Amino acid sequence: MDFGIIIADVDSLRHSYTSFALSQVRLPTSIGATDLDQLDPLIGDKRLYEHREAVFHQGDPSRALYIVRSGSLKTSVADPAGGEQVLGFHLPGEIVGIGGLGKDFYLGTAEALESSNIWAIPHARLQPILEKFPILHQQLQQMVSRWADTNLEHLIIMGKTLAQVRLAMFLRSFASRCDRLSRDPLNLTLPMSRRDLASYLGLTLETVSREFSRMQAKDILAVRGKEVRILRADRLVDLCGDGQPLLHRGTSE
Amino acid sequence: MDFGIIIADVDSLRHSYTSFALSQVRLPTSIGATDLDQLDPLIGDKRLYEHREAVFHQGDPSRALYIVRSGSLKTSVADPAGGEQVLGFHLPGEIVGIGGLGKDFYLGTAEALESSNIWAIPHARLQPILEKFPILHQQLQQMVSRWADTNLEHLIIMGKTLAQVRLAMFLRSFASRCDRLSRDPLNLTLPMSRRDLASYLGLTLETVSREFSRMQAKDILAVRGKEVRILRADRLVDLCGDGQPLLHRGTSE
DNA sequence: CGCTATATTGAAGGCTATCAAGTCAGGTGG
DNA sequence: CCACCTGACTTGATAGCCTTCAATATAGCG
Repeated sequence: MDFGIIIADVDSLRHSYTSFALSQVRLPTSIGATDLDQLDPLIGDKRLYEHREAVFHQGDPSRALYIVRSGSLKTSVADPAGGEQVLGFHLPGEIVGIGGLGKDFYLGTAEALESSNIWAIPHARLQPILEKFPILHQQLQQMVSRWADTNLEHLIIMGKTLAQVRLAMFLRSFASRCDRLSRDPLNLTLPMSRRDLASYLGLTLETVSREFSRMQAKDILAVRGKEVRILRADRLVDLCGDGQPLLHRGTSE
Repeated sequence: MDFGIIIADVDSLRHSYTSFALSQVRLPTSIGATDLDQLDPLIGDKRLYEHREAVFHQGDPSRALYIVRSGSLKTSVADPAGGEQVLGFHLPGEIVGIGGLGKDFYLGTAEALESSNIWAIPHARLQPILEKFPILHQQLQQMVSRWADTNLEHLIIMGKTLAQVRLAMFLRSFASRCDRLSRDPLNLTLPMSRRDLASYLGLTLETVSREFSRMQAKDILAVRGKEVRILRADRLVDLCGDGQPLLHRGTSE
């Protein structure tokens, strides 16, 4: 363990949020493509993780952050009784392991949902590079900030009592993240199992499956396994019950 | 907005966690009494907030952290539809406003649950002081880290399907925090309303009330309004369903 | 081609939300 | 000081939703 988060003057940090609160809960803890080039000297290992292979385990010494380059990950925590709580799903460009930043050990496990290229940023390498390139402070700043946003959104979803609302909010969020990746936000390929999604939403897998079917019966979705097409984005958004749109284009930045 | 979080080498940061994960999810984003003395030059305003008075509002420019010196706060986020999600309750020694650190605006609202003395740490003042006293980096480090722990625990509570389990986990957590404050962990005075607690737990206030009554009927608790006595800590812990004890004394540090 | 894991669908029961009534405590004004 | 009022809490009844258990279907894979 070789570093810690400190506070420093970065006046240039007035970053991009022009709106506030929920409207800026844009999920992915992600960095842009151009930023990735700058990060190149930071990269440690680059390697392919297979389906179900762990990038790090709960309790491992926390030595690096990880960037998803392709594929997807899930993060989760386990309790001694054998229960598992899924904390999030992570798409290309997003960063995992931030929760281990201020700690000696990872609080949870990160595991590949499919064949995924993952780059490691060892903590030891991060620190000297940040001193050379202060602009990266802002990147890290935003990483932490967006990670907090992600967790906040998860909490808000879990606070909803109806299963339908929770699933709708998840799909809206996932579509928004796909849009950021320049994927079609209306033709989703969910990388996670129903079980993982159910855990994330605080429901049982049967309920998740049923809610998919109900939304399909209402012609809001077309569901075939992990392929989900959003037919009526307007009604999906209505189900969420807050005033948030599916896509955030032009709302800030 | 005058500062941001950056990463720097603080090798001495190997701090105290010897166990991992859930066993170290010790809630309060808090600092010790001795640390408070060191923070003295950081303090901006010190003043008394009355019941229901907001320390900061969702959307306000984020200019300071706040330390609870006496009394208690709740933090929450509101959505445009009028819904409110309570994010946490904050006891003396704990710090709120961390979520605004990397942002220009507060993501949520912090409001006093009773007459509370609150100290402000303006961001502008934090930065130069941190440069002078590197030891404080560690404090801030731990603040962010514990704030993350708190959110994680909240998520785990929300992931439970039975109302009884959620309430039991909350009470266990609250008792543990009281113990840290050298309060009797078995004689709790809950500062929040049933409505706020229900929102925090993702339930309705009626359900919370009923679960209190059920636990009282089972002689696990003695409940009289906001005064809650834990009669059978063993059975309360059993209800939680994970292997975590009520108190964490001696598990680390 | 079967095996296994995953997903869907069904039926039943339990749990929670909702609506409603009643209780209680605190605060205000008479 | 008391009556009233208001908000918070408790308790009850009902309906609806979700979980659970179970069976079936489907897909991936050797």
